[in-house]
Amino acid sequence: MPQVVTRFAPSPTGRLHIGGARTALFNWAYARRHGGKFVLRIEDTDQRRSSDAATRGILRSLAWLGIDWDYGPEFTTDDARTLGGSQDGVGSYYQSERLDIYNEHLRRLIESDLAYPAFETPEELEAKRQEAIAAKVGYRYDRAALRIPKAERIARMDAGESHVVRMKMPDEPITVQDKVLGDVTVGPDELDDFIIRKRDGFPTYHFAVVVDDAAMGVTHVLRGQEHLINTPRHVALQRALGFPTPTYAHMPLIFNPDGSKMSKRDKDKAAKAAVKAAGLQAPPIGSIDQAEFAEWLEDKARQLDPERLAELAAALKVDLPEIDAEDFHAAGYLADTVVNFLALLGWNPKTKNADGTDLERFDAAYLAKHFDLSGLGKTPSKFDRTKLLAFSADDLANMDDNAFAAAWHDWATRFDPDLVARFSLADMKLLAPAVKPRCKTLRDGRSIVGFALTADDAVEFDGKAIHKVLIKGDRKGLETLRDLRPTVESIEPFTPEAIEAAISSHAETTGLGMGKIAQPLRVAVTGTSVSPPLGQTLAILGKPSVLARIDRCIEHAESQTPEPA
RNA sequence: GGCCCCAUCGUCUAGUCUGGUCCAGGACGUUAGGUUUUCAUCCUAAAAACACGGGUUCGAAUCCCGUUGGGGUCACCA
Repeated sequence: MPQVVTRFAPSPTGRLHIGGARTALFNWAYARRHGGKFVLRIEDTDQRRSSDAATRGILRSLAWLGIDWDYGPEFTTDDARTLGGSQDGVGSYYQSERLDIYNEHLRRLIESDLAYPAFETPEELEAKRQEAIAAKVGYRYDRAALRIPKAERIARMDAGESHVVRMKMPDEPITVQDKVLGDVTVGPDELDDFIIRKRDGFPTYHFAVVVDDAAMGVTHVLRGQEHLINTPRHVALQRALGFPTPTYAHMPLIFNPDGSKMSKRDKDKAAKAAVKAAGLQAPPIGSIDQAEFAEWLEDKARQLDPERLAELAAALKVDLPEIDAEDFHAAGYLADTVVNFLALLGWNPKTKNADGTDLERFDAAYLAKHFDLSGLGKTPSKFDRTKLLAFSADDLANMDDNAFAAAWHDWATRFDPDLVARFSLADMKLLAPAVKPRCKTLRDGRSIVGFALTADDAVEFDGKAIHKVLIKGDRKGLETLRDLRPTVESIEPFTPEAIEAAISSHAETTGLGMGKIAQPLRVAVTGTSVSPPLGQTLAILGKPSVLARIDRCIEHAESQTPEPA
């Protein structure tokens, strides 16, 4: 029994898409489950669209999710672990550095007449394609190049004439044995002689993937269902080259809630809609010029780079949908939460908890131990952000205070530096009990402690809250607040516990309910009727700040008329 | 359009292979109560699905056929 080897093979043309992250996760889990190896290979055969920056971003996203690779590009994680790098004798894990290998196999195929050079220009082919469309028939390459004698074809190719290389497809149906979908048979009429080496000398995806999977000993291929139609081509190529066919499992796709395919373009789509809704004609940010802006707005396929898109969204005050792994990181989700939720899209552990409910909360370690092909479903799933949010809130609530504070601090260091400037890790530990149960993501933490980010003399008093809590009923609330001030001033030390104790004893002596005491104080220090428990709220501000806010509020409330404006 | 894939609560799904224990279970969301100094949490309960039509069978969510619906794919992208 050969060792299990799986791989994830992203093309470095953008960031790690959430669907790609799931593919990587499942391949990783399958290898780990079976004690095999997980390979990361960079499919950079599209010279025009690939970039090193994209590669680095993808590696970073994978590492964030906790997906580590045994072989592949070398990468040092934020916590200084080194991944990949091991060459294992198979050469580079960048396809652009493996051209000699592809060419060697290509030559073999051409000489044994299983592939052949073809000399039509892209324009000629496009014209034929349009003819086919006009005649409402499916387009297939007409094998015109095969009418040129073999020796002549090869001579022209060797003489340097511009050409592509095509695979000569066998004239028989090909059956793919898929672990999820069962046997899928495609007739010979459906598969034409596809290109396996481009005019620029680079192999196409189909060829490179087959050669590399064989060279790297890949035994199992888990990929999205959009690849299903490619598989017969790959099988044909494997047969021609004398390679074994790995086990295939095609996974269901992930959709948006509206049923459309979750796509990289969705963020641009949302931003364009927001621009149009706002009726903007000119770009609201400086980094994009008028002409580019207009062009982007008009062309549905046009995309802005992630940074400027984020800038634009901020200027428009809209949230863009999270699509890339990086988006979920920035939105304040824990990697474990994303992994858990992602795994449930298309896979199910089919296991019950002790209380009879279905098991659905688990981590990457669970996957590494239990992931199996039989748990993969066939139906596409819609990405439900509400449920993800519920998972996130739950995971955050289940952390202990110190772990929460550490995660929050780490996150803010990268995504919200202002917050770190105001609160140290120690502050965050103090805030944790107040913030943790109130936020669904780490990003939510900011709004919960928002009252502490405002200067004492800049607190905005919510008119409705002021009226309801302080003015209404003969200004009783305002009196309560005045009575309370000396009590607050006398609290020592100014800790959450001491503050709670002082307030509740004040409530007892005055005979007023806690509600009548707490709300005026809350409005006075935060400006609104909503905040974490008072002890924590006041302790974080500190006594001088609290007293200053009470005084300012009393002054403000005195100037208000009994009826709301 | 050709070819291919899919079809259980609003959503993610268990159950389908090995028909009966399923007038279909869980989770998120929703609704109604309750706990709580506000908010959030938390607790309890409820509503909510086998796409449709044939067939096979004593019996079908489960097997077969068709219809409808959804999706994928038809690049010198991956």
